[in-house]
This record gives sequence, C-alpha cells and structure tokens, in this order.
Amino acid sequence: MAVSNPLRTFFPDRVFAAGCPSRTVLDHVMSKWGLLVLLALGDGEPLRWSELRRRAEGVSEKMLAQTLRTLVADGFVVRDARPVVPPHVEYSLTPRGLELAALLNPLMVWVVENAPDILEDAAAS
Amino acid sequence: MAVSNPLRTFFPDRVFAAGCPSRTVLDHVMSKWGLLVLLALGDGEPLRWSELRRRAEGVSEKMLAQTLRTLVADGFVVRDARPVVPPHVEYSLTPRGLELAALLNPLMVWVVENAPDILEDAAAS
DNA sequence: CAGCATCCGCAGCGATACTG
DNA sequence: CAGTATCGCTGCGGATGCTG
Repeated sequence: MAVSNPLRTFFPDRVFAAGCPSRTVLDHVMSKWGLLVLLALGDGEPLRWSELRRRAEGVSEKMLAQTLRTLVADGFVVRDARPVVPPHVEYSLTPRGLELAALLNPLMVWVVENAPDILEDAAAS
Repeated sequence: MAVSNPLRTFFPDRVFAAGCPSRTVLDHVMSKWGLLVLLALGDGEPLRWSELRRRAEGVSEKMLAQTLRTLVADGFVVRDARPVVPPHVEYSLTPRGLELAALLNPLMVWVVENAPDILEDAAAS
C-alpha cells in the first residue's frame, strides 16, 4: 500500500536526482567517518582531535582530517584552535550540526537495537 | 552544553565500536546506493528492476544487483520473481525495511531542504 | 599535540559483453 | 526483462615520515 511521502515533493519520479546538490551533502554526511564524527559530537560537548580519534575507533589521521575539513566547510562543525603550546584544538557542532545529529540519533538507536537480528538473517542466507 | 544521549547506553565511551555488528549494518544501509534504493521503495509500492534503475539515477547494473542482494539478505527487501516470460521481478520493503525507511525519511527531507545553504557555505570556504 | 605531504596498493566500481 | 561474468582502472584510504 502506498504511503504519502514528503520526499516526493522534491523528487516526483526519482529519489535524489543525479548531480543534485543534496547528493553531495548525502555523501559527506552518510560517509563512514562523517557519520561517526557527527555522532561523537552529537552530545553537544566539544571534543579534541585526539579524543575524536579515540571515539571514532579505527579512523586514520588522514581520514579524520579530511572528514573534519569537509564537515567544517559544510557548516556542521566548528574548529576552535587556541594559540598555545602545545596546541589545543576543539571541535564542536554548529546549530546546523546539532539539527542533523538530532535526526541521526533515533536512526542510530534503531540500527544498534536491530543489528543482531539483521546480521543473523544475513548469515542464514 | 551536554545533551542526554540514548546512544551512550550502547556506547559509553566510543561511538560505534570497531567490529561491532552495527557498523556492518550501517555500511549497508548508509551506502550511496543502499540509501537510494531504500528511499525509492520507501513509499511501500513494489518496484521492478528496471524501475529501480530509473529511480536511483546513475546506478550501474552491477551495483544495483549487489545492493539488492545485500538488502534482501539483511531482511530489508523482498524479491518476488514471477516465473513468466519475459521475466517479471518485483522488489518491495519488508516490515523491517519500512521501519527503517520511516526513520530515514525525515532525515532526507532535512537534507534536501538544507542542501543549498550547506553547499553555499562550502563554496565560500 | 595536531596536523600535512607523499607514496602506493588494492578493492570497489564502471563499462562491456553475454545469457536464461 | 532481469540479470551474471569478466576486465581494467582509479581513487579511496592506510602507512609512513615530517613540521609548527
């Protein structure tokens, strides 16, 4: 049965049109590390570089740097560098980032709650 | 300011632990094409292979096949093949897939609504 | 401590051709 | 129509070494 879908307002006959700006944003936000960084900062607490590396377990320096640069450019994250030695840099979410994180959170909770069942099915097939 | 975060129930000091089953599910669900397929089917309407290729604009045959196999194995999608010539195959969401799509939708609406502003910021930097 | 620059391997992806 | 099979490449991402 069909369900009314607000996305159809934007995309009547496709999902996300190719070349559409939202595809780019989607790639940034839903990327493996982009997602984890947004979630790590999702509490609203600022985090330091080293702390982010710990929380997004498995991320390399290169990927963290690249991811952060993208998120900062997109206006999801602010970088606050204090001119001290040794350097002290904090990252936190902008209001826009907080909006996004708020939408991400219920989804992530659903995923962790259902992941075991899902992979059980996948293994059985 | 700190916000109470239900994800912390599962991951007190990290985001998604490396090697955690939910990371795998996340990779399937948030992948470029996985996402688009889930959204395309999000209305609840079954779609045929050729229709899916049209809606997820830009997807190659190979990637569509691979994506669908994963989503079927994970129990998000059902494949209904009718033994006729020419072949007629329909894909639709399972109840689990519908749950997921329901959580995905508000997020996607937010993304399309904010994408122009976001990329404007990105271009300015 | 918080990065940037560079090299490089390989898996992921696209393109093409073929089939039930 | 709805896929599978194969090949070739490229660009993502890891590893390493260096700097303010």
